Amino acid sequence: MTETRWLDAREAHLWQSYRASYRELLAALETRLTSNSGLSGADYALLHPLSTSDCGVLRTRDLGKSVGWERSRLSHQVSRMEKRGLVTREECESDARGSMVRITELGRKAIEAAAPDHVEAVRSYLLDRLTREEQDVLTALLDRVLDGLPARDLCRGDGSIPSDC
Amino acid sequence: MTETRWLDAREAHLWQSYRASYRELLAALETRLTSNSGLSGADYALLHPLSTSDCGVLRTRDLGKSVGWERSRLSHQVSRMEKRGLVTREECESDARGSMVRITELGRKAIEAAAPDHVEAVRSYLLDRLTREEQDVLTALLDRVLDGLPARDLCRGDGSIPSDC
DNA sequence: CTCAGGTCGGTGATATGTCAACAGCGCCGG
DNA sequence: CCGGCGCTGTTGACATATCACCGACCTGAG
Repeated sequence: MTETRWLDAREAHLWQSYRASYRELLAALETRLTSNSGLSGADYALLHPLSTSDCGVLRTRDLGKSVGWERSRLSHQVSRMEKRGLVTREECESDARGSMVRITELGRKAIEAAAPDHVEAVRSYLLDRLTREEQDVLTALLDRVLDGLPARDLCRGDGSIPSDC
Repeated sequence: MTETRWLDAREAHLWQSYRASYRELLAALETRLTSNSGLSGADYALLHPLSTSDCGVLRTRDLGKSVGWERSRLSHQVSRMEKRGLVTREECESDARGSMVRITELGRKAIEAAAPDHVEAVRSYLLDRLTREEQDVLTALLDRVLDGLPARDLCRGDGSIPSDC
């Protein structure tokens, strides 16, 4: 047991900025998305991979992987969206344990209406604030942090389906 | 109205990494903190500024500024912590509208027990993954993003009280 | 075959966050 | 002095997230 090495001002600043920038960015995006389209960030997060998949259908497990959520959270969210007519559930033919989630016409219209402004918001709040080189640096640093984290129960996104925008 | 400029693979990667790294980092820290000390991240976030303030007391408004939370969330969280004996509420002498939050002995012991490992976790998951120069680059980039975001209702932390560690 | 152990998805209870509304108080112009 | 307006904090209803658990199913060893 050695003495604890507390964070100095420089280190605390990084930690503080990391959390504040994420919190504020997400809050700004969520506010804008909801007021423009009536979709929550969670709605959008699920509708996006669905809308870009082959027939607008994904197995629940794969949908979960693409957004990095726990299964129960995903199930609850799908139930709420089902109630609002954005998606429907179907049985999985190849594996009777599984279930499929299909985007409805209403859901497709909703995300197609919401997407342009949402992408524009991500650009103006994040991408446009950085040069191309800075974007690449930031990506590399964040990926390095991500790689060092312990894996959780759920499956981390495998990158096969970009999970937003 | 021009054509929407969708995100290309490089841009989507940044956006994806930004959210995934934050989500996974916070999840890892929260799990470790809770299993080691029984404190949630929210508990810790409030106990820290309290424990480092003059007499273990802060006005609710200032506590809110230091963590960047909305007033109602703060009030609910304080109520829960009060119920568990981590803090107490007091009246504010200088302004009868206000209220003060004071850390109890139990609360102080709890955060003092939790802090060393939590700081170590932040180091091993975030700081130690980057060189000193990379840390400074990351801080600068995140701060630039933060500065470009629209201000919200609540007060953004003014930096006078580092909000964690 | 058959059973053990893992996977998959869903459920209800609980914890937490958000929203709208309110009450009490300070500040300041008239 | 007082009346409007903004600030402060709380509350209850609601939305969302998490947790423990279950039931159904798949898979493979024996």
